[in-house]
Amino acid sequence: MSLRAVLLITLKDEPASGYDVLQRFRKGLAHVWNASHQQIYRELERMYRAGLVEPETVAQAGRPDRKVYRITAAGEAALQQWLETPLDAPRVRVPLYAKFFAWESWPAEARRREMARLREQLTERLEVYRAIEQHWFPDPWSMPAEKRAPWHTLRLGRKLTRTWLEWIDEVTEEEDGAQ
Amino acid sequence: MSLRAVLLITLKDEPASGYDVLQRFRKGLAHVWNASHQQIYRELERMYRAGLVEPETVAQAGRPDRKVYRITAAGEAALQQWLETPLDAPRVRVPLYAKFFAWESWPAEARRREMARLREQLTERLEVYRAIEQHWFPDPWSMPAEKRAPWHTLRLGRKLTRTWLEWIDEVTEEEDGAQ
DNA sequence: GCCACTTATGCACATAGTTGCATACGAATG
DNA sequence: CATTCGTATGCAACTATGTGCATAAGTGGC
Repeated sequence: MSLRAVLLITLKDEPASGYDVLQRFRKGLAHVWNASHQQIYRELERMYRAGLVEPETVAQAGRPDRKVYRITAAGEAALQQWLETPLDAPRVRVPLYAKFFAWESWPAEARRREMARLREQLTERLEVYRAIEQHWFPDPWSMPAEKRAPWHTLRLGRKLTRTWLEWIDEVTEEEDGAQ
Repeated sequence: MSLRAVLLITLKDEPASGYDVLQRFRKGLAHVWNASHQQIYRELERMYRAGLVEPETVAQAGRPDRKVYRITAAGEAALQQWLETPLDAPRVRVPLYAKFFAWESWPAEARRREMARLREQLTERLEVYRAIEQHWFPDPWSMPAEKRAPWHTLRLGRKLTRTWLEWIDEVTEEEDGAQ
């Protein structure tokens, strides 16, 4: 249901094709959701069959036609329903933790590679967040509360990523120091 | 593959039945992984068919028989392979963030309920972590590095949960203050 | 004596997500 | 002129996870 809800929210904001949604996931919603193009097209088709969205085919010169989806009244109702239902706390599933439980079988070299790579990926992620923030929320406190709201998600994303990075450095120092 | 790897790790440590694994997930691995009993039994059966584990049926008086699984050489090899392959950074998918993008349609009362509930669940989670820590790692620094390793995962779990709680309080104060 | 809980296993169906493949055209790169 | 990239859509097969139901016996509370 969550992908469906995310699609409803972005289509409510502005009608879009599957391809547009994919771009939004990459550019402004990277810290919220992501899905492959296959998954998006499939879900939009299902939502159409469920009456939640309406497609309009837009012909283009020299390009494939675009199918632009617009949210319906039924779609708005479903979204409202979803917003009002509290979410369950997400189940914890961190494969990396498992490796720490197999410490003795986990070669030190593999561990260092893994931690270094994770460090890089998280640093990159911070960069992406920073770019989104600069583009969409250059001055959040001058925005009205309802426009500012999405910015809070960036703040948490950043905080969590920094917490991970702190931990990586602590673990790396400790275990390297112990050798 | 991750559930499979987690099962291999716990079975390597000590042979166990599906039910035992379920108990381990609840008691000492709550911050690492969790899965329903259905999923665990199914996966163990598949791993048996793949030659990664070997079952031994243990009869019990007045109770259903237990199927105790033991890791095989092929299982150990598969685990080694998994440990040496770096994991991809997990894809970001936070349904709660989506609600912040639908701020205007998200009733203030529903929002307050949601945040309060999340706060409770996270506080409870900290409690679980504390219990695990007290039971398994009462004095981590007196343990040898390879015994201490799993404790790092608890540390990160705690740090991340605290980061969430901080953010909930910040957002709540700000938006309540703005009213 | 009934009800809920714990121990112990599992099947069947449904939803969610990944991976591989396919099509078609324009524009830029070499 | 061949290759790669971007725009734009999708099917098919597979893996992973969730939900509902089923069975069977002992244990403890009211």
